[in-house]
Amino acid sequence: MSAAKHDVFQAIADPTRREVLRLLASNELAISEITAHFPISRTAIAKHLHILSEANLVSGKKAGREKIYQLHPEPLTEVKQWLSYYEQFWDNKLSILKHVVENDNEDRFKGRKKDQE
Amino acid sequence: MSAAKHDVFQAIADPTRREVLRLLASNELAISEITAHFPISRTAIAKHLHILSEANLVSGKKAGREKIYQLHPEPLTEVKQWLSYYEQFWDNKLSILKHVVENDNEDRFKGRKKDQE
DNA sequence: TAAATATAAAACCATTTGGTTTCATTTCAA
DNA sequence: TTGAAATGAAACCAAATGGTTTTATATTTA
Repeated sequence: MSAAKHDVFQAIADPTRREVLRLLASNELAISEITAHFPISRTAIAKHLHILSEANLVSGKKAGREKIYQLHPEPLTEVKQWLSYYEQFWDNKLSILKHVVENDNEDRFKGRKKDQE
Repeated sequence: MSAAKHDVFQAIADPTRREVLRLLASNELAISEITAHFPISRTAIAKHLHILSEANLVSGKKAGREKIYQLHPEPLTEVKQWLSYYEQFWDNKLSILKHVVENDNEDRFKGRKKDQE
């Protein structure tokens, strides 16, 4: 499974691809149906779908002459996890505590110390 | 201010840039100090910092002959918000409830004509 | 069966990306 | 004060990106 050529961070970097994901969140759709929502060619959309598919964010099944694409949001958890590290910085209320408890309070208080051994 | 040329999704798409952010999460660092952690040139790192800076994820202040870069994680909230839409799909336990409460229960039930459960 | 629909695949293209090397400038330190 | 350190800036490069157009193939449908 899991084609690794395109990772999820790269897949969601493009705004068109993010819109495609949003469309598929409501409904599975054929390539042409997706294309109808954008000002670019069907071929371009097909390429975006291919990239999303390599990141395992969508999959396509053939149905007659159509190819129906479906959302698979699971790989987004990787982004969520990555992001969770930074939550300590913006939710100062409880996340600092959480961070301190989970890790060590050390790196919250050391300034810039020149060398990072 | 806020240069909009590079958005945050694009900024975090590159793994080197994600590592740079992680380094800066512990400490502010000069360009050379950052470079020491990577196999690529100082110039390449400087370009990555420029892109991160355009996304307002870092800022640099001159200190003598050094330029010290600092993390500004706030723009990551945009990613978090984008992602929150998809939480309804993976955490079915409480996120559906959360989604319903925060937004309206409307969009839970509107679109999905065909599939999905 | 013939025309229309839906997609696939390939060739092509301009721009962006992620690097490099080289040279200039500023600042620190011996 | 002279050299090393840190950065900036520019020129260059190969590969990837995000598009296009063209051609071919399979599937409906009139």
